[in-house]
Amino acid sequence: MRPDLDTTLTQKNIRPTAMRLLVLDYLLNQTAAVSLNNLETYFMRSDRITLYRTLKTFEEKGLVHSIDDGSGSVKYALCPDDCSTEEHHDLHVHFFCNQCRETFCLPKSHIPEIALPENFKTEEVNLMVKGICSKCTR
Amino acid sequence: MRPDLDTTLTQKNIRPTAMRLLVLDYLLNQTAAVSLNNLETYFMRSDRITLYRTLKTFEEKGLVHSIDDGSGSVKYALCPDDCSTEEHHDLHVHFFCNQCRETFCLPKSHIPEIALPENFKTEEVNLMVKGICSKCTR
DNA sequence: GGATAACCTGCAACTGCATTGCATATTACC
DNA sequence: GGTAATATGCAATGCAGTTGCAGGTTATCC
Repeated sequence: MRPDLDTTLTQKNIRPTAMRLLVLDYLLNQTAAVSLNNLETYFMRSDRITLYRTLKTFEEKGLVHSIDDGSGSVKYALCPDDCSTEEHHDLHVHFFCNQCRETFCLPKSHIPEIALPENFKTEEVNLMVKGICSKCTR
Repeated sequence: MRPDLDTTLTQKNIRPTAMRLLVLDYLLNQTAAVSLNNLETYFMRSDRITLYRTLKTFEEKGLVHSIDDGSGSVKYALCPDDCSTEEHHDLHVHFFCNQCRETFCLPKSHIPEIALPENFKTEEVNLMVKGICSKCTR
């Protein structure tokens, strides 16, 4: 069904410790991006700092990317497979639901060129759409 | 040259106190969006909290809008004239320079429709472009 | 023009999230 | 199995944003 967790980590040069496997498993089961607080709530028996560093490690190694959705806490979501360590300028769109306050990575919809003033160079584009998600619409 | 500061404030239902006139004057002279820290540094003799509340008041009354550029501190910039109190969903693009770490409001370039999954409703769109600004390019 | 009410300012203190130092435990490797 | 590298957990800190309250200032009404 899902790729071997252990392999997923080692392929990204991340030591597959118990904690990390648990976190990865959790991430794989989420439809929305998760915050440190989400993790903390879920893994009550574990330490906040460890979870924090786990996410940081995952991010460094290109397994997850961080999303600043303006909610005050950074969210993390698994990267698509083509994400490398060096480059993961997220060109995909993120959606923040104003009601349930969850954040979703939207399937890569191409962001068109933005017309910039003279001599401005684009390195990265973050597109954050806010509104009501499908769950909350009903 | 520039519209009367006093009038600008009263038109927005903001009491023109000395502090607010100073802050407004400062804002009018900026090309980049300003953070609370910027203000604090500039108005050394004044209180951080008052500056904070001045910005908040300006924002509430629709004189400035806040920009979360991902730098960790919120920036503020004067709204275009057509900004009303109730609605200022900034549909214009913001640019963050990765070098000088300044944030600019870009002239209203139209953001195209974003294709959302079924039953997702857009209420607001934030487009943050990051790169190198014209000053830093040279 | 003076009294009162509304509002603004400044100090102190608090919150929440992110982050770092250090000692201990765990894992990888020879 | 022993040693070095890495991960974990606890404590503590930093920083931006925020709130309560007392005192000062401004507007308003008579």
